[in-house]
Amino acid sequence: MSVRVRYAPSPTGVPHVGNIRTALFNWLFARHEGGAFIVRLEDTDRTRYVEGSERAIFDSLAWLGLDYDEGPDPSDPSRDIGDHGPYTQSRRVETHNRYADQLIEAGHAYRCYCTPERLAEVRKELQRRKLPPKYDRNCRDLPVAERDKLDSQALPSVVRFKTPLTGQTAFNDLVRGDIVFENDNLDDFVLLKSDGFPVYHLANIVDDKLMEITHVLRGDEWLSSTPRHVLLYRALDWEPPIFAHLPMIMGPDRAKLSKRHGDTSVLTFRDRGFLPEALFNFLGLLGWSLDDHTEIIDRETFVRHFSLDRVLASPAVFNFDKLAWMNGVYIRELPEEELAERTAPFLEEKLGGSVDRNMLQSVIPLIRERVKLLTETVEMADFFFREGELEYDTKTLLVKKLAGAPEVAAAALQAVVRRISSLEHWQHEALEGAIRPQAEELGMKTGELFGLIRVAVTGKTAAPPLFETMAVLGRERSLERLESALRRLRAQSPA
RNA sequence: GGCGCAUUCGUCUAGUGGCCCAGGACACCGCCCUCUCAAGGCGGAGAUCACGGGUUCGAAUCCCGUAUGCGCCA
Repeated sequence: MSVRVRYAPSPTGVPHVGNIRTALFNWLFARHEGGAFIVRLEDTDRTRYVEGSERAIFDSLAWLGLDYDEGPDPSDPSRDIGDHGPYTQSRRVETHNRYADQLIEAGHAYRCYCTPERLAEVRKELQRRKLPPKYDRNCRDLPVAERDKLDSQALPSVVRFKTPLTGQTAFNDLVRGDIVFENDNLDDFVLLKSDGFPVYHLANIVDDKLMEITHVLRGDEWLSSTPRHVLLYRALDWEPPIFAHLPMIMGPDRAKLSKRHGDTSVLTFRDRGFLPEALFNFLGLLGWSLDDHTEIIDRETFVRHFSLDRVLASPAVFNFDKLAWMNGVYIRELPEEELAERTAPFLEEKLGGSVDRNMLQSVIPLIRERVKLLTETVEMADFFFREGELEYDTKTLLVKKLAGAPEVAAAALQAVVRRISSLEHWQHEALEGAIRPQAEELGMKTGELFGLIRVAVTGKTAAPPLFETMAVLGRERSLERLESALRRLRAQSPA
């Protein structure tokens, strides 16, 4: 039988990286096995619904290139792709109800008429006695007459599962091995809420079964719920799928990654200038490894080698520094045209208006090994795209020994301007050939002179290589900026 | 409170009884390269494999217990 796995997010917000890692592993497993990757929206908890979440889920998956074979159609989520739909759980409520009824008829579930007040009291009492807060099974064995009476009154009720009082529930987890739970520790959990909506446990297993899911790969936080699911499968006479609980991703404080650790949503990583291939690579190595030394792995290699038996059981802390490093690696590996294409939107957003593509193309080779994030190109290269006077503190022109000697700096700059303005070819070799000897003639260190020119031309003390920069910037704008620096220096010089 | 899972450098990890007094990567430090900043190269520091008992000729690797962390149950 061919593998069918699913990613089943709830539309309760924008997916964060921990959550999408689960999608990634499901996708990798499906692609490696030549199986199907299915997306199902688990939206039956109306109280936690966040408007726009579906869009964010589709966008996150698409950005990372996690294409799915079946699921809601992203261009119109009211439609489905695939023949096991609907893939939106709220549209399957009737089905869930049908199975709840079936469980009642088979004696595996019962209606519970306990009021929220009564439940709260029971819980309080148990907690007071330091006992686990479990439902006391008050409605489990109601006398027939009483039950009939309650049934006929159309009172608010929930449907509960009749959990076996004794015995054990065991299952095998591909990541953790055999796991055993005492049934005694489970309570009669709710299957259907009073509003008729199913609870996660019911909806999840019914949908997994009907969608013919073969492997359930999900976060470790679901491990404790798994015995309930196994019990449900058995009650319905179904074979449970194969389970694999993936290690969780934590923040630096070793708590499950969440909003508390800053904005960790996938789309924020995109907006902060991370490359999807870098995030993909990084996430793929959180809880899985190829071997003892390979760090940079492209998606084809991941697909070819991914396997569940190399998935770790212990949780992993999300290491931002390493992700940033990896992003830099991917930026450097990208073809220049591609990098320019991906960088442009960031520059355009910050600078307002469109950037000259030819200029950008020439700038890319100068900055590509200096940035780790696409957003850094703005800080690093904005001066290439700005017209008119640059903004910088005049004091920064006076590097090293020039400090306090604007007249010396002015004289040096003047000499440089004179020398290069007559240059026939405005190219970096020619510029260097003209300026480098100038330092010696002026009795300056090259670093001092170059630093002075750098600030004049770029407005920054740290920038791409000087002569290449000037070459790309062009004769006119370079000289313009040198003149501007000269004016500044003269204004500061003693009369 | 109960139950479950986890525990190798700060972090991600390799390791499935001898190749390991533990290998790689990020971060950190030093040197080289160098017009700044990077990138790159070389080198360094960093893990008594949570702890305590076993099993074994031999354990990071198997077993038991303890501790700690995390998760679930409301």
